[in-house]
Amino acid sequence: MMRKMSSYPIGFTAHDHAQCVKSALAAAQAVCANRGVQLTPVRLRTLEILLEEHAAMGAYDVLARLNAEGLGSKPPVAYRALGFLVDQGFVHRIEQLNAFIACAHPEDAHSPAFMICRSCGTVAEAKAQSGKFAQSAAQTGFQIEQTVIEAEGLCPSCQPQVQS
Amino acid sequence: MMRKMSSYPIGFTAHDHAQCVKSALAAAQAVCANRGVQLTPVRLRTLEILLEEHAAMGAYDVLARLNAEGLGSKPPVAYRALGFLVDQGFVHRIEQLNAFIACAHPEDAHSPAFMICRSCGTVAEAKAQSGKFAQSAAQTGFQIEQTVIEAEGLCPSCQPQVQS
DNA sequence: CGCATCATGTTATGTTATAACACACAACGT
DNA sequence: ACGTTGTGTGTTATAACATAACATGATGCG
Ligand SMILES: [Zn+2]
Ligand SMILES: [Zn+2]
Ligand SMILES: [Zn+2]
Ligand SMILES: [Zn+2]
Repeated sequence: MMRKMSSYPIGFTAHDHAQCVKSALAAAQAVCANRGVQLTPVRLRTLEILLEEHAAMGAYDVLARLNAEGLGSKPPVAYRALGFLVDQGFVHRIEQLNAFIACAHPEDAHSPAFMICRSCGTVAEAKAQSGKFAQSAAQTGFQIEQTVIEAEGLCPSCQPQVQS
Repeated sequence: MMRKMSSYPIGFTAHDHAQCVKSALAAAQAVCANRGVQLTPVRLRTLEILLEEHAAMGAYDVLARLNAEGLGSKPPVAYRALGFLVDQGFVHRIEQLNAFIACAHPEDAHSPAFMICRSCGTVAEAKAQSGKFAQSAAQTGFQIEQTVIEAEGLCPSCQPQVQS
């Protein structure tokens, strides 16, 4: 995971970062309380790291941060925390990058879709709308449980500028 | 990749397998000639293996087969051949499985969409139709170059039967 | 021939992910 | 208090996936 994993935009637009981290954490706390699952220190801190970074991070990148803070140094620690957060829907896994990113729309359940800039590494999350694919799957009798939708390309700021 | 990677259906329906392998190989030969690229023995055999298997295979599974036939024993051999075939569009990579599968629609260029049965491991390929996601991406100014669409779920034969 | 291009062979290593077992601790019924 | 169960953590070890880098051979061309 030697990418420049340190961007900021949610989507491709700026925003109040401190606020967005804080509210996402609060939301997660509430949801966990509701569901009767534990948002333990490692899990909480893992989520916080992903929210602060606001970019796709490899499991071992997360682990390095946890380790620096004395919260665990072995792969299973990171993978367990990430697995929990993914199960709860606070974090999504990005298959193309073997990486994880905090959910940008934690307010409601959804299946995510991502746009991944191959130049700057920025990842934007959209909610996936059910489309033709779901219909054709239903037609063939396939029962969809989970979908992965990831587009790779160039974000607005990384596209070659046209001459005026 | 310790799945039971030895299925048959293209999509979820039976078909004349020998014929489908033969025609796909012929098509690939023709395309390569057209493009002035070489379908070398390793590449050809790799494609043939994937076509025969007609299922998602890990790179090391393919490598094992190549090795058994004296066509190469080291990972780069398999990854290069697979890389070539993916570049040419004869094979697709399935991100969720870290696996490869021969294209089921080699006649024309397309971006694929997959349905992956979590019970039997069968993978069906559909052509991805451009949908709402592409539109919303265009709206935000993101320039899509490649898309990954993979659905996980239960294929028709693996769904629990309803009582009559 | 000298040189560039493409493909292959090989070594070594890097990166991602999980199995399996040991331990701590809280909740619960007896 | 005691054993039991469930859940989370700590740790070892290893599995599974992937590529960098360099050497060798074959082909085509000026
Ligand atoms: Zn989300
Ligand atoms: Zn960009
Ligand atoms: Zn295809
Ligand atoms: Zn099935």
